[in-house]
Amino acid sequence: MRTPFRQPQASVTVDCVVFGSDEEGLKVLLIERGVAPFKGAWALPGGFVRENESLDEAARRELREETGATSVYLEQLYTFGEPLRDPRGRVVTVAYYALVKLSDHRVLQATTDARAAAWMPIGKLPRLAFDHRQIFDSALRRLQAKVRYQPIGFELLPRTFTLSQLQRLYETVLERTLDKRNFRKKILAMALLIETDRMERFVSHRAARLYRFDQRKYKALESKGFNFEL
Amino acid sequence: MRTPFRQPQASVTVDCVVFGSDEEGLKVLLIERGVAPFKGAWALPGGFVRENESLDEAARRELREETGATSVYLEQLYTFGEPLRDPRGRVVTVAYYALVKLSDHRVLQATTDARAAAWMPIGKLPRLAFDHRQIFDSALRRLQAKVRYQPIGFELLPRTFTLSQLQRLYETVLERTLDKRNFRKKILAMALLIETDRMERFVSHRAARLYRFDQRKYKALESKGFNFEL
DNA sequence: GCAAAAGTGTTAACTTTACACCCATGT
DNA sequence: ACATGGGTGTAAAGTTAACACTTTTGC
Repeated sequence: MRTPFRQPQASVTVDCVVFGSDEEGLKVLLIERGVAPFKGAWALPGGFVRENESLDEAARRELREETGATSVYLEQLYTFGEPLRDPRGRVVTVAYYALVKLSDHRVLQATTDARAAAWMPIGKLPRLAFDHRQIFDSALRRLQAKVRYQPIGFELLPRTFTLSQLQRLYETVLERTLDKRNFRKKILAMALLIETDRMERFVSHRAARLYRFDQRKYKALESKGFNFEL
Repeated sequence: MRTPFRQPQASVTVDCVVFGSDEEGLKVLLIERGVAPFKGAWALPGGFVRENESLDEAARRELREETGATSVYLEQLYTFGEPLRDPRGRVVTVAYYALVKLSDHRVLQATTDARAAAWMPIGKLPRLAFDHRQIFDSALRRLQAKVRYQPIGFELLPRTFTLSQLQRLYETVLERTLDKRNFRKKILAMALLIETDRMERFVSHRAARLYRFDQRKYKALESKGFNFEL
């Protein structure tokens, strides 16, 4: 980066808390570090911001490199800058969190380049490098808060999904059970789900209707002041 | 700062959006720049993060230097890092927003050290240096969102205040009118205001009762899952 | 025919909104 | 005595929460 004037300097990194969801619950993508410091420890995917790159661009690039996923929900979370958070020197990290559709199998493929990568259930994470545990905790809190008033849950589901899948996702993220009838009533009342003519298949019980989230309609309503809530 | 390894370097600054409130409405503290770039333009108070200082410490130091205020509400907002946002080189800024009690006159005194400083009504800000307009806009949106579910409005009022003052503050921040009876009912129902035995004075109408916010009680309730809301 | 999850309405409790007049004080 | 803002209650509308049985499918 250009640093043509005398002021203290630091390195700037981005770290991404990448959430995915499958039948087993919420997971986060971790990378096993191949080099010191914290060699062999698990860490959040991330890396240094390059000279001519914005922070968002850096986060998106890291995400693409680590997961192969290109169109994911990505949002800046918080910036961590304790002087001693990295033993190599002063490193300020801008943390992001991302939501990816684990159902897009592309996501997992690219993660096995050289380093080990794994989707870990958020309930039993290993010890993490640097202050990454703290970063993860912030991200989870943010996700739990945001899911209640922004329709970001859909970013974790396949393009079409059943109402029960959607409800289970909310129950997982919010860590509480929801009433089936009330949940359906409320979510359908928003009229933001498009009922497809397709049904679940290969299930050994009554097949559920598949729905799609109506992004266009949401954008339109949102700009008119509509507020998605729970 | 220590930078003992080969990676791109940047300078890191903190910039603070300092809100205050008086009879005229919401104001923000601006500083007139004495040096290039943007010499003579108005800017948010801020400065470089020092070698052994965390981001929060840097923000608090800047705030103290610019306003003299020490115990203010301070929260990290967002980090801005477009490669060209500062013509001097790569400068990543971690933005904070702060709420100060303008009624504590100490606040204004210290602002007149060498540079011009002014509390400007948020409705008619001058053109700002760098990307500070964008930073201000983010801060205002955050304040408007947060004031609805966290009792931060009290940080802008004197220690004791009337219910009408509180209501006016909310009306100013949220940019809409509120019903007097409903507002009082709701805020008193939370039982977070302590009714003092003191009344307003020197007013040419019936004197209003003064209240204090019960910070202790709020902390206690909050940790039990209580949610302050509007 | 049984196990498993899908789908469907009603009622009571609670919350929110709308609304108007008398009271205390200073000039 | 008047102007100014302080202080107070109720009812209707809307929202949330609690709750149980029938349907469809695969095995």
